[in-house]
Amino acid sequence: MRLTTKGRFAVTAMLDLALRQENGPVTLSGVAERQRISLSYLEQLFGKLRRQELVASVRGPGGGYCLARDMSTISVADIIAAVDEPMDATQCGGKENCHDEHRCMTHDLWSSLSQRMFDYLNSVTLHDLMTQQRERTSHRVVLHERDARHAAPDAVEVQF
Amino acid sequence: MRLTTKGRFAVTAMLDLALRQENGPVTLSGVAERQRISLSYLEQLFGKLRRQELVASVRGPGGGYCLARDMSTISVADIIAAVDEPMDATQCGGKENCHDEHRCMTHDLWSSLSQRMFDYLNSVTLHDLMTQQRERTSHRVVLHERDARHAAPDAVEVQF
DNA sequence: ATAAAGTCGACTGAAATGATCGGGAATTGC
DNA sequence: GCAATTCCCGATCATTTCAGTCGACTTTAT
Repeated sequence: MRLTTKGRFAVTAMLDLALRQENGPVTLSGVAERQRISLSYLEQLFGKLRRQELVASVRGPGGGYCLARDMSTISVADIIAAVDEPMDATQCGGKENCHDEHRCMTHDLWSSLSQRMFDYLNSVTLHDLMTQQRERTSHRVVLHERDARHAAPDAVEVQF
Repeated sequence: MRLTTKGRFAVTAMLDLALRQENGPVTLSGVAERQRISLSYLEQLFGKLRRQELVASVRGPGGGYCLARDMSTISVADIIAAVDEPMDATQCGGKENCHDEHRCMTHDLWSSLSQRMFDYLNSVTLHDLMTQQRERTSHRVVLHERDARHAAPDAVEVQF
């Protein structure tokens, strides 16, 4: 499991989505502007996120992206795996770079290590990240209710 | 904290070192041969490991590398940080890519996330890896005593 | 002196990263 | 129907990193 800025961008963008989807679909251009990520790059990432069915898209004016599942069921590992595709980890599918008994050593070592890395990332959900972030900040939080899905009639400025 | 094959190579090589250093300094060409890693590449990695004082070098014939500290005080995080240098994690030292309050969100989010990744990797030592590996394998283990430092008079074949 | 080892720096090919561009297709509001 | 908005997709590109190579050098045991 690689941990690169690519995955970071994806998680950041997904968090932005999570925080704003109550007002309906969120446009990529909005995410791009707020998070300072190139729009075209976001399009690439969200193409993958959509194919992994982490987000759903709505075309046309007023369209954008929504989370495809409840945010408590979307883990950081899901997001990173979606954009960082291979997630190979062991690097030697039984072929070269490994030989004799040494093969097993390296192989088992890394698969167990990356398994635990994965387990951790898999245990952190988008919902956790939101909650965690809101607890940490002392900024004004206009939108504070946790389960009020349709509580915002107009555009609500969420500061976080 | 990045997790690449570079760091994997380094940890694999360090583990090889840990398993063989009782017979005196371990040559890089030996590590290269056993672990199938290019010698020149290993030289680069061990240059960094030496500058981070994780290993000590002995020049001349019969020379090689030894661990600079007890293997129970060398963590996987130490090794990866030594070769994967920046370990930046937040990617925005308060400069661009972050603005207004959004800056803090992304920043805190990733620093806390990568802090926990680091904590885990930092909790796994070379000694742990050796023990863990030996427990897992059912191969013959010639050198089995855990604290017998000078127990091997001759070249001892360690199978793992 | 010679050979065995580490040390250092420059260089390289290949891949991944991060981004740009251009042209689509779907959908809404008019 | 038409235009605007938005997602969709493919090609391309500059830069960085990865992984490895090469050559020259220093230290040291024999």
